[in-house]
Amino acid sequence: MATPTAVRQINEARALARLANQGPMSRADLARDLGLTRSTASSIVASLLEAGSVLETNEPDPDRANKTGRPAIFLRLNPDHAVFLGAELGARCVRLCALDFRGEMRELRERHVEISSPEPTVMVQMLAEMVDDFVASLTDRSVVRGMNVSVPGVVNLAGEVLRAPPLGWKHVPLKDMLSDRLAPLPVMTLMNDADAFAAAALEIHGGRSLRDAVLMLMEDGVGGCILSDGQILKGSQGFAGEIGHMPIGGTGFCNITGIDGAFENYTARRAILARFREQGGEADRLGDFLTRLQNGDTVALAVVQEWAAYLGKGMALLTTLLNPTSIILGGRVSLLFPYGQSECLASLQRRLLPETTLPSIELSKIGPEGTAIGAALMLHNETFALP
Amino acid sequence: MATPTAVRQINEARALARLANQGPMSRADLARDLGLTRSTASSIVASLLEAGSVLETNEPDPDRANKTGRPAIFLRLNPDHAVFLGAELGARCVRLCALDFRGEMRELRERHVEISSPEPTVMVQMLAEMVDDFVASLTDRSVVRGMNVSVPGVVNLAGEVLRAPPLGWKHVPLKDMLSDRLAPLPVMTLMNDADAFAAAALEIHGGRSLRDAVLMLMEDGVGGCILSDGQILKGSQGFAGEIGHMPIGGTGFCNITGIDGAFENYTARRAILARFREQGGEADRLGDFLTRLQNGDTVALAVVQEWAAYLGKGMALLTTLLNPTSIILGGRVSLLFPYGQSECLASLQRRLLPETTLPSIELSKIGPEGTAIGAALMLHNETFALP
DNA sequence: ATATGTTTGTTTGGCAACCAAACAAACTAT
DNA sequence: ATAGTTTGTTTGGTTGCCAAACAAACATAT
Repeated sequence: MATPTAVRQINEARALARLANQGPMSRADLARDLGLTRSTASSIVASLLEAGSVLETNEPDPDRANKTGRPAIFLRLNPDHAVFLGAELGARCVRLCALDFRGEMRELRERHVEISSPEPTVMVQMLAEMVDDFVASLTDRSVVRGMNVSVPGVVNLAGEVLRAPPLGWKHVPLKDMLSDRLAPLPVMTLMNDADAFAAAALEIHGGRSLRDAVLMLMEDGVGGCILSDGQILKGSQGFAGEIGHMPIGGTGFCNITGIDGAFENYTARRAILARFREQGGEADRLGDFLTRLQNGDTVALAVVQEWAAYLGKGMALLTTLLNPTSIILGGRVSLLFPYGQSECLASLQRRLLPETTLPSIELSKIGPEGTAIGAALMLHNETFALP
Repeated sequence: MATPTAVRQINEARALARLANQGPMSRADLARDLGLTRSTASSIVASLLEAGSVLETNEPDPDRANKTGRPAIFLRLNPDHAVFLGAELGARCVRLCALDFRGEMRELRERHVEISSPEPTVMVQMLAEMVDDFVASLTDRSVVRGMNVSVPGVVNLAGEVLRAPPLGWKHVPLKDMLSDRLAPLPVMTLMNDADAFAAAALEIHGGRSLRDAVLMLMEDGVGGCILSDGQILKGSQGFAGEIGHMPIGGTGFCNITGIDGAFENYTARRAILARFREQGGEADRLGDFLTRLQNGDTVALAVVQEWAAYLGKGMALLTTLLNPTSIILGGRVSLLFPYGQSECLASLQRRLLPETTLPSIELSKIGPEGTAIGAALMLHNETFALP
């Protein structure tokens, strides 16, 4: 609602956000940054100190050369004030990540999945045991704020996995299953793995200043996440951003999802390998293909050129519709990009109006653990957003 | 900032928005709706009455059957408190629309453009004269809040027309030109015609409850507007939503923008007519083509089927990326839709995952004047949005 | 006709949050 | 030592909201 106490809530949130983004600072700094008086800032800081979310430091001002006046008392976030969990349920392994109140990683655990197409109940049990173990290691388990969970597939807003081909799942009410098993620990959001990965990648590639971007997570399939004005595009049911399923014409090099000519049927791992074999090449895994590339295999190079051309076509579609500042490539298949960069850019550019400035195309600097980290980061970022 | 007076600002805005959306109501109604006490509501209403944005009505409660208690004093927006202008600069005519404070249309004026590829200065002068005329007819010209202007082309966030093929314009600093000529009347936003049309169409097709939708404005080219979570997608430079320029493969039936296989090269007016002539048909204008269709011309029917298939392909792309609840078709070419509906839906559906629920496809109920109305509506809606 | 009940709108007193200004504290520079 | 500067606190005043009491304007029952 709109009440005087709401003003205080907002100002406390703004103060916390400043401390999170800009590191330790004094009450007077906060007052200047937030446009409040020092007295008000003091009052707000008093509340935060009492709540335990902020601490006074004894460390002296690092650059207090030529500074007159009374020295400031620096304030910083209390790292132990909260823990945010993020998890990834993948076909090969289950990962659990824990961030502290500052967003620093505290823990990253991983368990391999032995069977293919594991039952949902088995995966829930695996993750739940990892969570139980971690929580048991905490001195105060009440600081755990909750957990976000990602799966490689299509998830609706109600927390149901509609389809997750790598896991062989269809119509699994995963959020409810996890909530029941892990109660009272709240399972906050069930999300697509690409969205989670994007949260981690974006944190590195510009953070909050990056407001319009597209991320592609290229593995067995191609996942996507569209960032528009700083927000992840969800769509009416939560299915937006399924870049891999875009129909871009033709029939594709393989058929992953059942949609003829879907983007991922040209650009995902299986598509590359299928095309390479079709041309007489031999490679069972992406690593094999990469080795051939590095050795200058002409067939492999030709296949990469094709791959890059289709990648550029998809990028042209995204650029036309969304006008992003950057397109960020993640996942193992993105390692092919340096070999096809010029072809990709040419393919992209000839499909755009000359007036359009090209988006910058960047390779994500984060590895496979990014998905679990991103899931946790989204929880962290939410608590520092304005109410 | 976040100050106690900000609370009052927000609550006044909320009260105005309620009165705008739900019509006349009492102070007590407002208090209940906004979650405030009657005393606070009274205080807010007193401010609004003094500002002149709200009036007390003498009209009795329309359905005061079986109602006990003291009768309410109904409040309503003062229609004369403000005027919002919207303009359309088109290749065939210039339109000016004026809305009152309630959003009701007060005036819609139109002047034909005789020359093709008119100079920007000529168009600015035409519009400025129309605005001057209208403002002169007002008893109090200080109520004019400003004007939004739309052009058929690509506009950046700084208010420059980068290209407007129907007008033959490139790199015109139109917003500054208009601001200079019309000062002190503020020219607020320069926008794409599809965005303006979308504002008017959305008002009819669900209003604020429609939060994820795509609008196609199909005329000589195909313009687009993407609504995501209630907001128009702008992109980093304001170029997002250029649906007509999406490269969907192939070479197209004609080449409007210079992009091979762009969506509008299959689906815009010129594409339809070019394809029809290529197949031996004769039609110079869309009206001719429609007549043939109504008479059961088999060539025309076949061409519409092709058109519909490509339309469906574009819709599949949009649905995959954006997951909208509706796709709204506007512009004269959308009149073809009934003849190709089943083909379009089939083309759409076979390119989507079976889990996806199809967006509802609707024909816009608004005519060519929608663009000017929408431009004004966007100004109106902004003033009723929360600060 | 009178009394009772209900709903509206206003008034009064109190609380929370902010600001402005004065003040005390803790330092640097001369 | 003294003056100057910056920090953090205290005090008094304003604004906006709420809770509760009250007055006004009706309908209905007796």
